[in-house]
Amino acid sequence: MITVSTSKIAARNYHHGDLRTALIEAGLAALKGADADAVSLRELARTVGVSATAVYRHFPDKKALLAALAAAGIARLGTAQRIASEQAGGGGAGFAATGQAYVRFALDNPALFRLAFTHGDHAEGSLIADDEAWRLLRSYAESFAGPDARRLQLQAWAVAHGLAMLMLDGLIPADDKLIKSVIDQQTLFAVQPGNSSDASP
Amino acid sequence: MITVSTSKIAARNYHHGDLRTALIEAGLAALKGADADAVSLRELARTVGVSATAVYRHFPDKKALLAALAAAGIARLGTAQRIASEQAGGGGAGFAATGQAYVRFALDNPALFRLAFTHGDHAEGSLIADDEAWRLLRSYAESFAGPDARRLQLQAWAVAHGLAMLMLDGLIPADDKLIKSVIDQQTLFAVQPGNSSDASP
DNA sequence: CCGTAATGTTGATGCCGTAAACATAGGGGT
DNA sequence: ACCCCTATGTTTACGGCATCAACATTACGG
Repeated sequence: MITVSTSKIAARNYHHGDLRTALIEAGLAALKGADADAVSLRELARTVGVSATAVYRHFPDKKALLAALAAAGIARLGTAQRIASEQAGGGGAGFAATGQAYVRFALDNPALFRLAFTHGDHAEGSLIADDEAWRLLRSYAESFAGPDARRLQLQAWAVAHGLAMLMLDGLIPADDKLIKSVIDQQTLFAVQPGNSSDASP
Repeated sequence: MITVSTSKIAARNYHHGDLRTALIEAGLAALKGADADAVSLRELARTVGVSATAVYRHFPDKKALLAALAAAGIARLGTAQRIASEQAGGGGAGFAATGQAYVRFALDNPALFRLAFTHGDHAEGSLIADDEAWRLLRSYAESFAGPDARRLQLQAWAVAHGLAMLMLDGLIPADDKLIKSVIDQQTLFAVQPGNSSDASP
């Protein structure tokens, strides 16, 4: 039963050791079973074994804690996408695979996914723009449709994000076959605005 | 300044006249300036001029009130889409127009749009499936890509929904040109799975 | 014309986020 | 080696919230 993970062990008395990390971990755990707004600071403090207001030594307010959780979510999503891309071997298959991984991540981590995106603060960049997944998306888009890269990029993101949201909200059945069917390089990204001669040779 | 809209006028004393409707209207008004979870029953009751617990004579709990607001939102969205479709004259242009109207509605009514979809209860059908917009989407999809209608339908919905969400969350600039570029029949729905010979004749 | 059901009110409970004042302890400067 | 400073936690308190229970008022159907 090792509780503290930093240098000094125990310190079970007054000071916790690494409350900040513990709170984030507790938060991520809580998000597995409840929506973000159903997670309360007091509850988190309780599970960590600390008084309610101790949280404020590490986060100015609840929003800040949630932002930290959101950042962790974005990072995890990026990792999942990179792995999917590598397993698919890059190229068109890799492109589709990252999209599918995006949706699967959302279905596997509903509350975290929602929080990561709904949390609003990010003004086109803070969390996402320098993110792993974003770089992946952009490079794929550029390698396929040179001049129309930005459009393709946005379309791809929108399809994946929309499908994820609609499945999370129960408006489209969360079926893996459906994910593959909707996010499919063959049928989705035909890219025929006039420059590229044909679709798939 | 007509306040009561049912049969009996006034009745300003004990009974309100049509509290249910008044609460929904107040709710919709509140959603213009705040997110759904920032709207409190007590606040609504206050603006309507009634005690906090009076709400419970018309809605079993807060969730139920929010569900009513969500339903109103879905209805408004459907109307906006039908109008857009008619103005565009149907066909491929109409299809794209409904998608664009979807995104614009989201941007014009952020909290309402979010509430309408995030509110979860709808199990593939309750709110949406028999909705105006849904029928429109399906008929368009069928008229374009016969056998692949369902896929096209889901893709179209996902692109529009995803774009709306990403713009609402500030991850993509809420630019009308971008909407038109991303939701565009020419570039998006190439529909080339083998059966339909060419795109637009 | 009256009683019953629909509608609204008051009061209370237990959550929540957060502010203020106080307690403890760990580590750096002398 | 000591001592004070600061980082970290605690207790207490406030106002707001959703919701329950008991009570008040009114509309309307027999």
